Amino acid sequence: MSSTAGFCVDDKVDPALLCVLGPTASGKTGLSLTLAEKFNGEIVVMDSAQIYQGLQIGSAKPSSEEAARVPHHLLGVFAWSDVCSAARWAARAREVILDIHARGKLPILCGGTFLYLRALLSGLHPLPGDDADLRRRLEARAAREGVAALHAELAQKDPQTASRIHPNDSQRTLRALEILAQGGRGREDLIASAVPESAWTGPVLKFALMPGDRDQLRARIADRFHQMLAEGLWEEVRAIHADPEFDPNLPVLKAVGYRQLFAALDGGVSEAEAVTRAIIATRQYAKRQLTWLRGDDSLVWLDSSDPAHTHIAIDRVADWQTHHA
RNA sequence: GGCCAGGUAGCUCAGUCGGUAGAGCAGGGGAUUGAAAAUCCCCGUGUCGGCGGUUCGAUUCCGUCCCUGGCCA
Repeated sequence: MSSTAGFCVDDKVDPALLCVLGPTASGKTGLSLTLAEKFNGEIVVMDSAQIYQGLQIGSAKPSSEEAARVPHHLLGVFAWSDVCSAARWAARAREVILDIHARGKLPILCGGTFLYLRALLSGLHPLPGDDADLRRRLEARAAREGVAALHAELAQKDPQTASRIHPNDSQRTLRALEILAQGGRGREDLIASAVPESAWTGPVLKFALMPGDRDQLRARIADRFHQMLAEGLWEEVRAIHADPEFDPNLPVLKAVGYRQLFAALDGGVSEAEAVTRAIIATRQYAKRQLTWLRGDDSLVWLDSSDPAHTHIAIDRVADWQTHHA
């Protein structure tokens, strides 16, 4: 998708960007490392859990050995309470990518948070940012009065936006009210009256990994989770749960796997049951990721269950580099 | 071997005073603009255990057989 923002005065073209995408447990880390070593690249983490501190095992961060093979950026850079966002990540990623390029290296984006990708590549409309105080107050109201009451209020003040948000969708209802409270203009109104900022203008090659079919993905998800348990996931989860900074409402701490295991520590669910639920939640997450990917017709799909996929990817990158150079 | 309780959707179950059935979970599809590993929307035909009987009509009543669990021998 090229920039069609017609009034772009800045004719400076962004650098070439390689992306390694795919659902969870599809083999992104391995391929990104190989490509980085082969093409003198550096990796930019595009994963909404891996960008936070800790969560080493359960978020499947690259190990310290893997991270030592190739420079990684935005890995574990946010404190749990320092909540990141698509906009924040995209701004940081853009800086990092420009810097990698300036040093003569190839930037390689790796991860499965596709909202972040969209924010970086398509840009975001200028909207009021998040406001922690405001959000806290709205959440308190939602807990007291119910989401329906807040949606009804939104329908009163900003019917255009309310019509696009389902009354059960607490998160988007609150966000719409948050936007409205900061300047009085509605979300849809603001979006309609401006163009997205900072859409990516350089060449992009996107690989999407998928290990064979859905059954194989499911098997890999279960295997990997048991591998994580063998590596000490329970110890990690207990340590996080016991951390003075622990707060189950922090976005990162709702991450798939962790949330389900915390439930066992809080009681009411056996450890075995928590593990089962964690694996199920991971499958469901992978399904949502695949929905994002299916909507992108610019992907180069690779079957990561085929040992040849690495070579196919390498050839493809080499080809891409000669064409856009 | 006897008695009791069950055998209904992939799983756990509800239900039909006789007119061929529906929830939760799982699974599938979709949305996704400063929380996104989040949040939300849509999707339910399955020999109602087998075979007989009664009946216009049986998954529902009756008989019998099979299977599972419990109790008694």
